[in-house]
Amino acid sequence: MLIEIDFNSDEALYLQLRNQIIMGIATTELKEGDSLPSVRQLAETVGINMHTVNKAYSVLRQEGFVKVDRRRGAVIAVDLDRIKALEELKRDLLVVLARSSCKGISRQAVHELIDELYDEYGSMK
Amino acid sequence: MLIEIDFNSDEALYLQLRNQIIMGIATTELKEGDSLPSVRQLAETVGINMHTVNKAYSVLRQEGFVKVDRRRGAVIAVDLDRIKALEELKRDLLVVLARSSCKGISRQAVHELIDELYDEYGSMK
DNA sequence: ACTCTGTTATAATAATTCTATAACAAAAGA
DNA sequence: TCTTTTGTTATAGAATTATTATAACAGAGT
Repeated sequence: MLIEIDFNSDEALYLQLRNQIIMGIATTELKEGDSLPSVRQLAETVGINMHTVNKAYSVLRQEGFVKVDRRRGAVIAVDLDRIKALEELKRDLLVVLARSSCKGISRQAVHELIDELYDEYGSMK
Repeated sequence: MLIEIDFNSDEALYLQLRNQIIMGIATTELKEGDSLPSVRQLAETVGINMHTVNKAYSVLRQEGFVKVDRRRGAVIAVDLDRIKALEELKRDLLVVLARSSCKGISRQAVHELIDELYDEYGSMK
């Protein structure tokens, strides 16, 4: 899987890594059981420090997207805690919806945009 | 408007302020033309530094939620740049949807949750 | 005159982020 | 067995950001 870092972004490097890997899982480019590159290897290919990659992997483990095995490295293993996931989704959505509401974007427009995104990333279930 | 700060949160203080004020606008608790407390006053009531409040107000101005008048302070004045708002909404939603998708939350469940949120915050247009 | 407003400047502290080296034990492969 | 690779941990430093602390200024209101 291709991972690219934007060094001009205001988003932390380890969060860029995390989000791209989550996108990979969502689009099924990364599947259950797939191994991610080792921390040193990925660090070298994207040109950052090993510990930054390690932090991204640690966050992904903490959030239930991968399990880290000493021999196989970071392996995609999504923990389906529906309740926790729904709570987080609710928190995130509330902020996003409030912002768009202020900007005059209707409820219907949000629904349509969501369908557009699902269609654009057709592999996203 | 009541503003509360969670000092144990991992969210920056000025972002907590910003989000709560945006929520206030979205729920029409804050209306176009309303004045926010002065930076010093709000800083004192919530127990943080003046500059932290000032930063929140600056961000809100930059994002087009308030205009800052030397005499009246920060005044609610939402800039309705639909294109910019839609772009931002799309960026934010993509990350949120990818995460929920990984967790097995269906497209339909997202739609339903959005309607729930709109109903729960009935004053959110 | 006095007070309050946002704004600016400067400084110090704290927390976070990222990098740099180094070492360790466990596992894999030759 | 030897070597390599794995994640992990420790430690340290640099860079950036967040927060606080004082202070001062000009403009506006009373």
